[in-house]
Amino acid sequence: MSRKTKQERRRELLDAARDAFVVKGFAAATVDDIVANADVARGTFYLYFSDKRAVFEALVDEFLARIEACVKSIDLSHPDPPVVQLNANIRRIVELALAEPAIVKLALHDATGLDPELDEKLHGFYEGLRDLIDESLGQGQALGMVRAGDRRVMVAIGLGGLKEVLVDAVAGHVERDANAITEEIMRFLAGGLLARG
Amino acid sequence: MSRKTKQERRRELLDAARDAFVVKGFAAATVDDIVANADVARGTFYLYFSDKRAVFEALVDEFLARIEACVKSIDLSHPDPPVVQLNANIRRIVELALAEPAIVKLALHDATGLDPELDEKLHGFYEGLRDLIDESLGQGQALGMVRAGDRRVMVAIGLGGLKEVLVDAVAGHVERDANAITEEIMRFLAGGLLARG
Amino acid sequence: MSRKTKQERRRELLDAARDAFVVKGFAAATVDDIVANADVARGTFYLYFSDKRAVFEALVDEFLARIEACVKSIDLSHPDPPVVQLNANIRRIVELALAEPAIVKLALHDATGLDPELDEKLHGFYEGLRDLIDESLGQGQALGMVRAGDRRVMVAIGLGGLKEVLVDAVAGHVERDANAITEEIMRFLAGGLLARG
Amino acid sequence: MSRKTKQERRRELLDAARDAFVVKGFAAATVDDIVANADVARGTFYLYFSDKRAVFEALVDEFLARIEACVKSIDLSHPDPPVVQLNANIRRIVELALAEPAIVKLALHDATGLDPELDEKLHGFYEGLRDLIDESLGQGQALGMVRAGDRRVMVAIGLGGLKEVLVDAVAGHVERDANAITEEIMRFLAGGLLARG
DNA sequence: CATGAATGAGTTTTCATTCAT
DNA sequence: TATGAATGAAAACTCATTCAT
Repeated sequence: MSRKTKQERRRELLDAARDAFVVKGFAAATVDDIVANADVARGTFYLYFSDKRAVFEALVDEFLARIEACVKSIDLSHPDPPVVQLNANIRRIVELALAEPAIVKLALHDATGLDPELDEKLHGFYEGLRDLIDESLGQGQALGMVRAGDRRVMVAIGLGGLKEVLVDAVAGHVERDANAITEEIMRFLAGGLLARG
Repeated sequence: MSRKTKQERRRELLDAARDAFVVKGFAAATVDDIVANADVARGTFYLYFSDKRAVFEALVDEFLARIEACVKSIDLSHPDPPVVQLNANIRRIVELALAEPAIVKLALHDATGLDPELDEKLHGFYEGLRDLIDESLGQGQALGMVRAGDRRVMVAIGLGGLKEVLVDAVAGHVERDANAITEEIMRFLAGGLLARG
Repeated sequence: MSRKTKQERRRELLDAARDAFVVKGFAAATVDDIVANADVARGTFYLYFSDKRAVFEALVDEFLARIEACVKSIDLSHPDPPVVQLNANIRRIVELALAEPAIVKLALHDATGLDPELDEKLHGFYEGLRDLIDESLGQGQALGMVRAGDRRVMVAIGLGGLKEVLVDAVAGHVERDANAITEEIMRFLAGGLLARG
Repeated sequence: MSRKTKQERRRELLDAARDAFVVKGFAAATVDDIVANADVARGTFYLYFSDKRAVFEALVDEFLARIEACVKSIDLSHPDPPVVQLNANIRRIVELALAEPAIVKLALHDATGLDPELDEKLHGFYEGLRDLIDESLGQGQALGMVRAGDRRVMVAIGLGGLKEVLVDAVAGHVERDANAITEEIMRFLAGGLLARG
């Protein structure tokens, strides 16, 4: 029977760490929790990660990469109209969140105030996301597809709204159907909450 | 020179704790940091709070109470029309957030996953807020003032958007003018992001 | 309404301390427990006793004095025969123990290993008691009233037996009638446990 | 050179704790004292015992088990007559006590009032012992080998006397020869202290 | 005399990390 | 590679004692 490869062990440890962090949060989860989940000895952990922060960072990196993969720049020369492309972006993010609930809780909730380096990383990610959306909104405004307004505030509301919906969906506070959620988000973006007078 | 009253001392410790938490985050801040900020001995802390969690909880309690005080139920028999009342609610919250940037960061950002009891408290607070807004939306829908849609999702987007704007405002990512922010939020609620086709 | 005298306050503190020590033992009882029992402020305690050890010492002193008062040297010229005098000594001790159960637990059980000074005191008391009994036994042996044997062992057995009976009586493990207990002790001293062959 | 086994390390810590307790008493001895005696790091202690109370309890458990092993029920069908069997029981206990002076001091002297659980354990042990002796005395009375009397008091005196002799022997107050001590105890049981009139 | 807030030394306890096997 | 016993720095927490009022 063949030994596990390095990659498999690393994967197991990542998953074990993810579970531990989701249950107890980064600060309260111990390396002991992680190795217990992974069913390996304490020392083994340090063969794969330099320290506790490193696993967390690896997990966040992984998640950010997967989110980034969901977001495709709106391309005006694309056969689909921009609204459809936006819709597809949002649906991919919602689907990812519903498929990996643990990691949503982790990266969107728990990841701040741990240590400066990590905060930096998450902050950078959000900043990148904000810039991306900001830019798109600017493009949209130029084309008359997005209404006028303070774009940073518009971005914040949009991003915050999306985050909250995902967290709530994962927590079961709102329904867990990707299409329905995406639809509702689109309606919000298209028309706000209030009825047209 | 008169000794400080218990209330004053408690206030000092609360402020000292808030500063420590803001600088280092809840997990990394130590009771030592707090008492150093407050310029009292280690033991003094424990005369006022049972442990680190307790001060944090007190800070969050205080803040949540102040937010609650900002929100007044929409009253249809009020001389001001509902939209104006909504606007006033939002402005009060935005003003509070801008006045207490440190606590916003703490309560809206750091406060999850620390310990079950605190999570419960925050959860209860948000649940209450969600119910209140949900109900108001229902009323609005019945009166034709709010468009149709899945109210839980609508609430989540609205609440999340608001939270993010506040945190971003506090962090300096968006402009820090209460009126401007309120206006922008109202525009989002009234018409979403996209231009009318 | 007249203030309490120093003596009254001191008495209250002694009683409060006795209760605290009986409930929690010397080490676990805090000065807080004592002043709470006495219903005075923390600082007041130190107006009457130099420290925690001092109250305990005062309590033990008091108790030892009362025990010593129970024990009267056997006097051959006394109208009562020696056995009757012994009986009276024992009954007085048993009565004291039943009247002051708390203090039995304290001085006979809890008082060792606290600090060298206290150990010294108790040790000295026991040594004195042992010497007293040893001497009496020697006298008795010389007069043919006490059988031959290693007096130190005889003393130890007698003293240990008495202590245990008192502790058990106080704890309710044996009956709590002073006369019956005294009788039974006398029978033990007079004839051991085994029936005459 | 091979690492120590868990059992060896545990043994070292038990011995180190015993020494610390004997020197300073349970209350005054610190975990630091224990690990210093054992020459291990502070944390190591907690790999083997949950806290100071736990080591003490383990020490007491061990000793109680060994005492229990000394006591064999009197068997009337045994070739040795009951008195000889009793004598053997007592000698075994005395020998154990002389062999383990440190633990005698701990278990018979220091062990009460530390914490409820331990008190319970000791209480249970003594209760068991008391019941055993009580029963044997009852048997003896039925057979006319033990004189009449309140058995609970008889047990208390006998047990207390034995305890005190052991503690005194260990402390050097009485001679330390197992046979001589056993003899003297037997004489006490057989005939009390007073000479036959 | 009495108060009780404040002190800070002394302990306990945890846990990330190392390293001999 | 893997193990898990050992480490010890870092925190948390307690409580006898002091002292300004």
